[in-house]
Amino acid sequence: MTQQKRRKVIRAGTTVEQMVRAIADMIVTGAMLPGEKLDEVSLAARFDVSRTPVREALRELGAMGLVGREPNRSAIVTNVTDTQLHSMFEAMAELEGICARLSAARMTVDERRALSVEHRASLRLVDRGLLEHYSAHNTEFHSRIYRGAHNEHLLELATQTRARLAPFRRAQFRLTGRLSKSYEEHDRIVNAILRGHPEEAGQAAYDHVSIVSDASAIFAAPAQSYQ
Amino acid sequence: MTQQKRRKVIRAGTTVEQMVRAIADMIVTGAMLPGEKLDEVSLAARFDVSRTPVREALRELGAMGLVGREPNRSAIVTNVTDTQLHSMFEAMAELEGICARLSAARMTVDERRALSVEHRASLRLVDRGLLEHYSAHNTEFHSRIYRGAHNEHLLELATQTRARLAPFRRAQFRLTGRLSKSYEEHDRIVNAILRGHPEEAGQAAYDHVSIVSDASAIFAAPAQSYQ
DNA sequence: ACATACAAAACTGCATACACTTTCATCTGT
DNA sequence: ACAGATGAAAGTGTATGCAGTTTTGTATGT
Repeated sequence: MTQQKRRKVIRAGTTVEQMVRAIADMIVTGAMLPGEKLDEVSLAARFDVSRTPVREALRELGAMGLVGREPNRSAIVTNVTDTQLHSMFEAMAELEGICARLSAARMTVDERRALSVEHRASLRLVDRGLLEHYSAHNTEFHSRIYRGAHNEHLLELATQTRARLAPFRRAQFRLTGRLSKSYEEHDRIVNAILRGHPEEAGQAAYDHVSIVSDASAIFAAPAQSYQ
Repeated sequence: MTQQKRRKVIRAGTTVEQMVRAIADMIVTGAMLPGEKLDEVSLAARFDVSRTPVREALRELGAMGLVGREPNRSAIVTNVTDTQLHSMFEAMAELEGICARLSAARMTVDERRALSVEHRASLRLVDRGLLEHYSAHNTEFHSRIYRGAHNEHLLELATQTRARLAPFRRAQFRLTGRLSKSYEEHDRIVNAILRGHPEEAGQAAYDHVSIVSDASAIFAAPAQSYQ
């Protein structure tokens, strides 16, 4: 009977959708760490719903690869092996390369301008060493390139892969000088795109991700909170 | 009370997992066509389970992109627009290209031999015009190349994209001469891989898929059974 | 002190029940 | 006959309860 009044509290999309976003966010932003348990009753309590929608959300997160599930055990924030991490970074590099290449060939004038503006604006963040802000810019920068490829499916694959890598490159910008190096690499990509040089853009983007891969590998936290 | 005896009938993995496989199979093999409804109660009856696991299965299939879902309506076998179809084929071509390139560089001796053997065996299927058998061979052939890249994540992306395209290229081999053309294209890919020429293998695989894309576009069935 | 056995607690998997939404057929007035 | 109203039927969304499994803490023997 009080069954129907609770939800208002959370709402915006559907209940499950909301939870998926919320949980995915916790994982991607590092509020939950790889290996951490996601038990249904706690989550149900946390979001003030029953276990049914929680289970559906977990299943979806499982399909997205953000959480691991096996029968009769709690879902767990995905914790990947070194090999898997490496393969994801390699795939990411390839995907970024493709998107940048296609972006160089296909971006509209407006898209190019927006990319360029955003990129140049980020220089101030680098100079002032604003890690958090630069990180936000960085996400948007890469998204622009995925979208610029004008290919829905590639956008989906790139976004998905990026989300799955997020937990493992959290600290990348803390490496000394990584911020300004990142800016220089972006610069190379942007220039190639603006000049309409697909191959060069693709190569620059590929290299950029490969470097991030190396930078992140150091931080790839060994599995933790197993219990 | 009879609650616990039913499942035995279906079992093998978990109930939901089984259903996901079964439904995905129906979609991929064309037993269910794009646009067709998947209503929860019928599926529940069909698999002799309650709606709860059915809903979880549908949620997972939704995340996989095989079915579309929106609030308060039945799930529907995904039916994509021409633009989306095109973007998926383009992405597929890029992915195949990457996998073939990496395969040329990384396949073990055994993998190369197996690929070569399988490929040559398929010539007989072509000569005899065995569409169904060649189709099965074709799937295996491409899987070998995905696996040969020695990159788990790329394997996953390629497999996933391939599954989502499956409903739309059902009839590809019925085009006159497509069977032997396919064989020739495979031949080019295999030769490049065996000789260890990454760029050539990548290009050959890319071209192969692009051609399939053209061949399939003709058959991309306009949405049907909307009710 | 340590390993093993076992029982209670905690949790997952699924079925069922009910509220809410959409759909569809029938009725009504024109 | 036809457009709009209306209510039953069908279907989705979520809460709850029970069965079965895993985990955990404790007691027991070595």
